Amino acid sequence: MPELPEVETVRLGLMPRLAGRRILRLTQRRKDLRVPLPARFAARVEGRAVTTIERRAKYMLWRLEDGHTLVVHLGMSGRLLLLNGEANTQPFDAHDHVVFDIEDGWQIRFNDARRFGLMLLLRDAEVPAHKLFRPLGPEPLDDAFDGKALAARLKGKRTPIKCALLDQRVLVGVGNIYACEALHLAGISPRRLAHTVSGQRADRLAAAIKDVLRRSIADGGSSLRDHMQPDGELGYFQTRFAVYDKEGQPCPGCTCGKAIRRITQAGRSTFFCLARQR
DNA sequence: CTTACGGCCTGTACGC
DNA sequence: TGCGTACAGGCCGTAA
Repeated sequence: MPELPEVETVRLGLMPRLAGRRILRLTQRRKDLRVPLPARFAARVEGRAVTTIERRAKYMLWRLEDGHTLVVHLGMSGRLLLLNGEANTQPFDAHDHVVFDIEDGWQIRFNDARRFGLMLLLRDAEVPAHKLFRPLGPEPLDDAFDGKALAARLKGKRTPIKCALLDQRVLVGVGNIYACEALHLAGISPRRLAHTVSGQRADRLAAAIKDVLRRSIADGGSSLRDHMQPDGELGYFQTRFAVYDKEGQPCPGCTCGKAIRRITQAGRSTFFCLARQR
């Protein structure tokens, strides 16, 4: 489920409850996670304070005071529920796999029906060189990421631009939704070969990627408090998408009057406007 | 080297 | 109502 903006929103929602506080107890409620938890996971985490939470790509990095990093990835269906201890009469869900009891009575539940998410415990210094992190491309919201940087990453790539945007070695954080949205905003066909996106086209696309991600983070931030109140769920908010999941609806901001089309690329749905995107 | 595809899991929506 | 099918916002390993 979560792409960069959702992960960022979860990170921002967790920070006030977690930064500077200790994880008192960690409970694994389900043993057969697709990616098993590290050995002695609970013992290595319990009693440690979280100094801060950072983000790299779609990974959260919970920095612990003892020089270790708890890496959290939400996969497709992962979510973190933030509950107050006193209001915590909520029964556990079958997919509440890992439970963190935090100092001050807060509880975080890692719920992940499809179990595509994962948790790792690494020494801080090991993170960049880890096999999951080493291949990752640039952060799209960094100042250094611009049209030139994007074009350089796309050079020589024979895949459709849509598929290239999903490749975390090209750039990180963009998933199926924001790939569709950014291409629509930039007026670029998802079928165009990646290496032909250069010059001004690459400038437009890089700007569009930043724009859709930033707007979505802003939406998430503004709805954070609403989502924490009722059920503690973090990071799920309504953003209005221009094309994603809008098959058959008229293309917004375009006078073509044509309906949004849906095609399949590399097994994933792509939504776009034939008239606007070339 | 690059690109294409199957597989991992479960839940939900929809057509018959 | 029940059943089958398609699909879901991610990513890895392997094959070609």
